[in-house]
Amino acid sequence: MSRTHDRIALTGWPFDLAATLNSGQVFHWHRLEDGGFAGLIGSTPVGLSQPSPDLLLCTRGTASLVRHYLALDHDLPALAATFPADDEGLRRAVAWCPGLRILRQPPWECLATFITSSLKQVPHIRQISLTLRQRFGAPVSHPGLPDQWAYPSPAVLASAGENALRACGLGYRAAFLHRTARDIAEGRFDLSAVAALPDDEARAALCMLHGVGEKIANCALLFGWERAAAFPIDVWVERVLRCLYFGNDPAIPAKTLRRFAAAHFGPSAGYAQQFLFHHARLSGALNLPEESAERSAGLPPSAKRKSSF
DNA sequence: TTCCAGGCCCATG
DNA sequence: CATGGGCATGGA
Repeated sequence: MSRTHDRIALTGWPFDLAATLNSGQVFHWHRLEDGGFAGLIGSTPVGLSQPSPDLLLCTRGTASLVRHYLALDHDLPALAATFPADDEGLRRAVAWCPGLRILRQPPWECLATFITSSLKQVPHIRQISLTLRQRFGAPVSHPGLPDQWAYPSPAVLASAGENALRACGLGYRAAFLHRTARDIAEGRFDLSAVAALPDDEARAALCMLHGVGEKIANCALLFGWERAAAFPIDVWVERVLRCLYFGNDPAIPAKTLRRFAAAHFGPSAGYAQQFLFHHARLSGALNLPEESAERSAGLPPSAKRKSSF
């Protein structure tokens, strides 16, 4: 029996599936032995691969669902044109991996995952997310691909109890996630109302949740609510900003960085942030000035690595 | 062993 | 308003 897979032809601005799924915005995609990926979009099982730069193959799932999730409709040339023209550091970060895309994730799983992300490294976030899904999420049959579990709803996490969450390796984040899940499940916080709010009000609303500060709210807004202007500043982005625009001066207060970012990067600042974050984290550009060439030979997403801001 | 990680809460000046 | 300590866990 010959099964036909949906195919998506990629034209114009590059798209890099692996870089996008491994850029610290989503944490549940499995890399398969053949180089493809398996995961869920919401509770729908999806298999994806990119056999060549200009072709995306949906080994499971439909092209329309995948197009939307991967945000293939984002007009990257137009978007990049809104970046500050004289910003050489940003230009290099974009050139290093232009195929990065900011996904459209389901809001709850995005928000919840980032609540569990604080002061954790990406591999830890992946592990915590997987354990939460396995223990509390609905299993999704996925013939021929690894087992998957949907992200557990607020109601399920609320009734699971804080201790059960803590047992997933959450540490002090267990109380944050549990309290937020309860606030939503018991109607004290209306998650569905956030979409209608302007950016500032949406951010303020999310920050009322326990365990959600400005950084995590911005991640949720950018990755889950399609707010392209949201600009999360984590330790990496803070280093990049300090390095590129403030002469690496450690005395510059965080507030100055935040205000600079809001004024400098424009309406798609979140995209700029993602290019800067990805480049900083994986290119080795922020590593020691000397001997950085040796160590950064590890994981160039596309093939070209030049790096160094 | 020490340090750090896609931070946040809360108590002080 | 801004700053500092504390917080759980695990990997480098």
